[in-house]
Amino acid sequence: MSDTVKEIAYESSRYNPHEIEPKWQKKWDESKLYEVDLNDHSKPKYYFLTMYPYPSGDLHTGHWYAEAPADAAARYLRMKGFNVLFPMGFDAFGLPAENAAVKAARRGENVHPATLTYKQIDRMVKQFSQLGAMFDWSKMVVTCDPDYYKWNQWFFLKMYEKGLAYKKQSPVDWCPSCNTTLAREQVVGDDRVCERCATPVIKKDLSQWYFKITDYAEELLNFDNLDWPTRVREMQTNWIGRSEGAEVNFDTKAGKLTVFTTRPDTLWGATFMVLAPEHPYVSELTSADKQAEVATYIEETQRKTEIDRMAEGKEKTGVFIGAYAKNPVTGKEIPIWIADYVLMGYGTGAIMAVPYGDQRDFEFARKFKLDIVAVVKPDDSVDLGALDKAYDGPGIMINSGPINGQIHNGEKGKKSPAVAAAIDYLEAQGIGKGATTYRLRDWLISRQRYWGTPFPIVYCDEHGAVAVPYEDLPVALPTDVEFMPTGESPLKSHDSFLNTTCPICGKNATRETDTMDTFMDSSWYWFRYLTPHKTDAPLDAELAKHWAPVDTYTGGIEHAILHLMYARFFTKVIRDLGLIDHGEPFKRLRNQGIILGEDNEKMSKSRGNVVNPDNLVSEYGADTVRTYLMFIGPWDQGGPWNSKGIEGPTRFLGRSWTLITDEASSDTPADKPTLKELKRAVHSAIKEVTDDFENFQFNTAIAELMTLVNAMSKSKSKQVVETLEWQEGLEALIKMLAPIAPHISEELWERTGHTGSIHLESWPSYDESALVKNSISMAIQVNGKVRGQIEVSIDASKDAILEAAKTESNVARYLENAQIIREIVVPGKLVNLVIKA
RNA sequence: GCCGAAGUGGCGGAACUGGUAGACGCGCUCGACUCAAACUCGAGUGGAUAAAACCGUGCGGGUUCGAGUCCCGCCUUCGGCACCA
Repeated sequence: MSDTVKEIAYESSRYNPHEIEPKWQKKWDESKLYEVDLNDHSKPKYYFLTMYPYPSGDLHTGHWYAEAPADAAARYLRMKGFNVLFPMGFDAFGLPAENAAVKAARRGENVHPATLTYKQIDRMVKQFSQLGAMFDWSKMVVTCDPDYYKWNQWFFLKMYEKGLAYKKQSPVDWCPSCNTTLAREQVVGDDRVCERCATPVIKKDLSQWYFKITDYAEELLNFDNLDWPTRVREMQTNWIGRSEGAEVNFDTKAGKLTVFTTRPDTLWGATFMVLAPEHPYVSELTSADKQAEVATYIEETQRKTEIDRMAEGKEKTGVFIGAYAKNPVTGKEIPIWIADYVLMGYGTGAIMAVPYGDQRDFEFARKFKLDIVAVVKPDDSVDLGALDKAYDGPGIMINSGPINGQIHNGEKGKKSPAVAAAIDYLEAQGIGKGATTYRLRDWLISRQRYWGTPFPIVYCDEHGAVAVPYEDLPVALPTDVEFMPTGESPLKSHDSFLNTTCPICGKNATRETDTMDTFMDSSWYWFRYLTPHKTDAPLDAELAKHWAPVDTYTGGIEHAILHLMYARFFTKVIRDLGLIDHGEPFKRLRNQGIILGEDNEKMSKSRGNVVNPDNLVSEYGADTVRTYLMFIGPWDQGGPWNSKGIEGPTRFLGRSWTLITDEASSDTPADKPTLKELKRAVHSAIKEVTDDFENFQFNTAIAELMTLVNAMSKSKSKQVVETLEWQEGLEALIKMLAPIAPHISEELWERTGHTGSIHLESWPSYDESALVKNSISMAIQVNGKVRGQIEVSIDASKDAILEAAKTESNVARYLENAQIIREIVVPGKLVNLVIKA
């Protein structure tokens, strides 16, 4: 704060956002106000990242809801003294642009996805400028640019060399509408639909490229030192699905058959085995007389989709394959069955069935009349002979040879003494070992589409899949392609792309025509913002060391598993390639909710409930729209748009404007108590607003600023505005408004006689001593109910407070003919008198 | 079924480590300005009541001088996972 009162040239003009917003956007642009010098180490760095959008060509209210508060938070940090990097770019590969091209092809027109995408990017950059955000566009990243996707290919080759990228044939999820395979993560919901178009997926047996994310399963479960919402951590943890247990080997005539179990302690109760119908041992083990029956069952299973299986409920089906395995601890021969409730993709695709302890095995045993042996005794009151369902609770091991008498305490893995004892026994006997499995599958990255990163792989008759040499990168996506009305990738019919030579032998070879999942692009893009045009490496090690990891990352919850898990995986891979020395990309994560239409439904053209931000800006101005979006409620909750609700922030900015630009009319003297109260209000607001910004509570920050404006309006007079206290209040108010409403605050800053941008000012700090009130109001309770209020000085003694409390007229009524048995004084808050009548 | 989050006025939502429930805003009511309306400004606004007593944070208990907040048992909504061995 300056120590002289500035002359304000009052002029009675109304707040007109349409005049001031374009004016300041232009000035900021010209002065490169938001361009960040990445090599400026004079201030601590802060990397504030918000998820880059797909260039749909139209900035909608959801983008505003995501970006405006993120911008405010980044601006706040800049005023707090950080060198803040707040970049923006475009997730430019993907289906919408390609589908538009295919659609055009059906009409006989030629619309190239690249042309369309870049046009839409131009339009969105312009729309973004309306928002008044401090994006540093000099660092923009566009993922469909060969400069960018070249490095996707580079990373792919590095991973291929390390065995982290591999190709395998297996049943995969296929979206018939998007005409491509999907990663497991992109198949969602009970009805297994495509994440982007909600079409039910089908299974196809295809040879596809994968990233070995499962190698990092254990590390991905570790969220130590990450300030992430529990919800997201929970979702990823569920998805990875860690199970601790043991692998046990059973002897069969086809050789050793390994099963995974979380309950090795119940091995003595394993009375049969079940294999997945696809298990490789099935053909070998099936006896001659069972061949036909087994073949039929396998065929039925294959024909059934997952939805069919679900629709049939959980009624167990299966067939005995005419073979036996030896239970390694009891020595008994137990029958081997196949059933579709055992999945080939999990564990070893084979289970030991313990009908006593597992509900599925129990149902199977009941249906097919198989033995049930009790192995855990819960307590004396349970009749083991009269089971109607499996028992998986705690108890004492029985009928279990060497582990008889061990306690199963109901905990998972080795936390249960019985499980630990069983694993020890298996390992000592050499028949099994402790093991952990994960539900997580490897990331399928092949897509049968055009508009994505080509794989740097060629197929040679002699050498198989061969990596394209690094010096030949990028493998450019050809632009002279014809889109098939069928939706099939044009790469398949593009001769000069398809036909090439083998890098090893020089003979004719063909290129891989699939392209990479676009989640590849977003798995490392934040590094590229640091050096978007670097030609010799994907990232700059020096800059990455200084700027990464990202300090705060914001975006929608819909990426909780997909993008955020892939990005974590990729960061660990890049670390293991030796390019960086950290393994987590985003230190702090905050998710915004979804902004809904006024009818509380998702905004969609078909519902007709879309709120268009361009219209809002032309009606209210960007600052008001920003303020309202932040004021609407907690950011992570989202909620419905309310066209009446925006009136609140509209009036608030209008009142702030008049408070500062209108000459005072009242004549109240600027006496000491008034000024002290004014100062208290200002400093209290600074404290609260600061805390709220730290905690991403934009709604309450704005409420505090409204309170401050109301308080200042009340105390405003010709005399008061002449004081330093008033000026300090005005400056603090404008500064605190700056991150939220950057245009009006810049204008008010100028009009109050300041030079230079408010956005280069530092955040106000508060004085603890200014927060102290002279006197405080205390509630007087009698038996916990408020019966009166007293006003006492801040330093009043406990006795004085009690004296005042008891003589308060309404309180005194209650005290008549009553005995006070307890007196509780909470300083600054209340007095509670406990009486007995 | 397992795991997680949340239930507060007519509405969006506040409430720090248990301490005056409903900040701030919308809406509504009354008033001023205006020929009138809009804007703006001022006053009021949880319910019930003439007023006090009283009733109020999903429901039922409990702990405490005092519970939206802590404990036990439920209900509802939302999200994730699920024939995962």
